[in-house]
Amino acid sequence: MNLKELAATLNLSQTTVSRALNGYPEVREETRVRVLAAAKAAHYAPNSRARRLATGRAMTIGHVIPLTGRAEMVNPIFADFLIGAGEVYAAEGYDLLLSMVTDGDTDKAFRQLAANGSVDGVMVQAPQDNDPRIALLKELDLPFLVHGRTGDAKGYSWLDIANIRAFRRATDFLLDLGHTRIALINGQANFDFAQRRLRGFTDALTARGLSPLPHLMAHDAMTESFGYLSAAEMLDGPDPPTAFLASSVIIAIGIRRAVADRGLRLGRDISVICHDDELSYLNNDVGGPAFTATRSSIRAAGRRCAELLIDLIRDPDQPPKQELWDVDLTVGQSTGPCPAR
Amino acid sequence: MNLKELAATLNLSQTTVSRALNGYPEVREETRVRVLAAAKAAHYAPNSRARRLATGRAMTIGHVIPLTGRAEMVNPIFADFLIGAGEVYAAEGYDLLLSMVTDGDTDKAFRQLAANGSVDGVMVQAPQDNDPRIALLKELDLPFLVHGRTGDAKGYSWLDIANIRAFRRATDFLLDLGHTRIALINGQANFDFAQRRLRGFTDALTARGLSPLPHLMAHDAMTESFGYLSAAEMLDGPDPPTAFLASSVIIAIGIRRAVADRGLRLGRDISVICHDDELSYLNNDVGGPAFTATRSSIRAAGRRCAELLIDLIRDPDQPPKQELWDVDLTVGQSTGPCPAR
DNA sequence: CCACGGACTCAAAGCGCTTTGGGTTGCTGT
DNA sequence: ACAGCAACCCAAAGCGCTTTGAGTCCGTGG
Repeated sequence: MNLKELAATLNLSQTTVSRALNGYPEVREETRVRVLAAAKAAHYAPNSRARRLATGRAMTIGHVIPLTGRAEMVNPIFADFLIGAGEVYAAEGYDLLLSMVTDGDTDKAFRQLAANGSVDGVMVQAPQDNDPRIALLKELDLPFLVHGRTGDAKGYSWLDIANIRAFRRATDFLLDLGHTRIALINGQANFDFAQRRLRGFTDALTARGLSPLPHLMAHDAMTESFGYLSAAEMLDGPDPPTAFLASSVIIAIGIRRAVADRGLRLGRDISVICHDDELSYLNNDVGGPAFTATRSSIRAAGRRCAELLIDLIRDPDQPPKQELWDVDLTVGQSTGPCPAR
Repeated sequence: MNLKELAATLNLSQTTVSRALNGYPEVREETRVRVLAAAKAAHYAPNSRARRLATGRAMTIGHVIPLTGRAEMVNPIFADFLIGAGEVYAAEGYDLLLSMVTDGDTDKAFRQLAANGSVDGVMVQAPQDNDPRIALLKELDLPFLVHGRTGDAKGYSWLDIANIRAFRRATDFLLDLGHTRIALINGQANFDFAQRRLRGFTDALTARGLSPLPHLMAHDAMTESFGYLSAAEMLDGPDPPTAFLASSVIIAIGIRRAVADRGLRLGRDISVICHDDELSYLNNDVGGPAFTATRSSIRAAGRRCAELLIDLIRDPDQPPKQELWDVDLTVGQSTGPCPAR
């Protein structure tokens, strides 16, 4: 059933039927009701391919996921973000086009999306320092929104959390408990968020006349095994830490395993603070928060990013939108005073 | 730059240019080379909206994710599957349309997708018993592939793992170690995979003259906290288990936390076997597998499902394809003989 | 020398919508 | 009674591709 047939059964022109369906004013209310009823009865739905061609809008937003063999490993985070964004897209009538590309083809993928007009805008996640995607998307003149930020953070729209402040606070919290040998188990070093978190960590230490210990810092994709291995190595090495700062709950889970393996007790022998993205299947709140954590819902971020992007698509000529979210520190059971030696 | 303009600059007709670009035989090699060069120079890419309208194919595959407030919680699993499938889609030139729908609107979403022709086929994940989606998709005549299966498993295409066999083997393994009070912490009861796993568990017990203990069974969304809470309750209750069987690594992580909280040692005081989907950020193999586990890569399943679905789309009239994957049991450090009392 | 088939190429007809640029009606005010 | 104006409705022109059906040209066999 297409528009032509529907119009024929109604003895109306395609124009009128189209207008009735799309809520244009120049059609009598009575006619509109009749059209809507007929459309419903016939299970008519406008062909989206034709509609897109005619309107020139794709009504689709692209997410490009590079398959680096490492970065997609943070997929629980990527997934929660995606779900948040997807909720909003659905509500606003946008489709979500997910494109997996092997690393290095990211450029090509964006160029392709822009050239063949299959999306109206794209979401950029996890920017690295001076991420080339930003310059490229500006050049392609494709609306985009960055979750995170990089470089001078000017001239484009983004939403980010206050990573420096969050990690500074978390570090201060540990310092106040008397810890001085604090380990930082962070995300991959080239990601902007990891750099900011490192900075917050360092700032806090420096302010107390301490400096970060190189053997107590690690950077890598935020998997459980990375957390486990780094913690194990640090705990077994010389000058072991009494506290850990982790960039993700997943890392913290690995740390917890290493701690338990050694017969140590979390919150008593070893303290851990992590950043908690509030992943739905890793709820940190059951029976009181397990981990002391800086927290910020990645899903809520996804929702807000989607809103901002859609707004940008609807009115591309507005100045860049930028939003910085503050982060809570929730005290859980994984931290305690530095044990006396 | 569109086809018309490109044709004009080449002094050729649109037909010829289109044919040259799409590899049809009726164009001279010399001409084809000339066209390809010009297209490249002009950064020409055919408008996908127009192409889709003209060909009648969407070159898009749909994944519909119901937002039940619970089911999407298994999103780490969903995400790995998605990435696997997405790799194949990309390689085969298909787009991936991700549609989040609030629960109860799943029907509407599928009908919509079918009616407006925005996808050529859909992937169905995590079927429940007699899942209504299957009947609906048959009715809509939309090619689909089910990851998992349900009902009589006839008349449609699916790929599944041998859940019954896997869980029977895992249970036998624990029984052989002398465990008799074995707890099962499973996924939501209405999912087919959970039912099969329960059956494998029960079968193994029954074969040895035992029967499952109601207070040692739990069903729910497979989150860390669910694992933690159920294990905690069972361990603190009367007749505590000496071993756990968990439907997911994520659950097992929760169990491990409960075990550690009580000062017990995994593999010595308490044994745990879980099903491991080989999630990339929860690698179970670092330093020898942490958990004894039945394992099967969900990402590989995603890849294979995508292949099957694309094949089905290309030739919709073939008989249903069905594939059953066997599952390995890897022995790790989380199991040991039942401690004497 | 002519008919014929293969090798190329083209104009034009869709694909199913939206949107432009008019027409008709039927009232109103003068 | 007539211009003027809403209020409706329509035919037709795109949107940018693919594909059909129809040439044109050239070399070959009869």
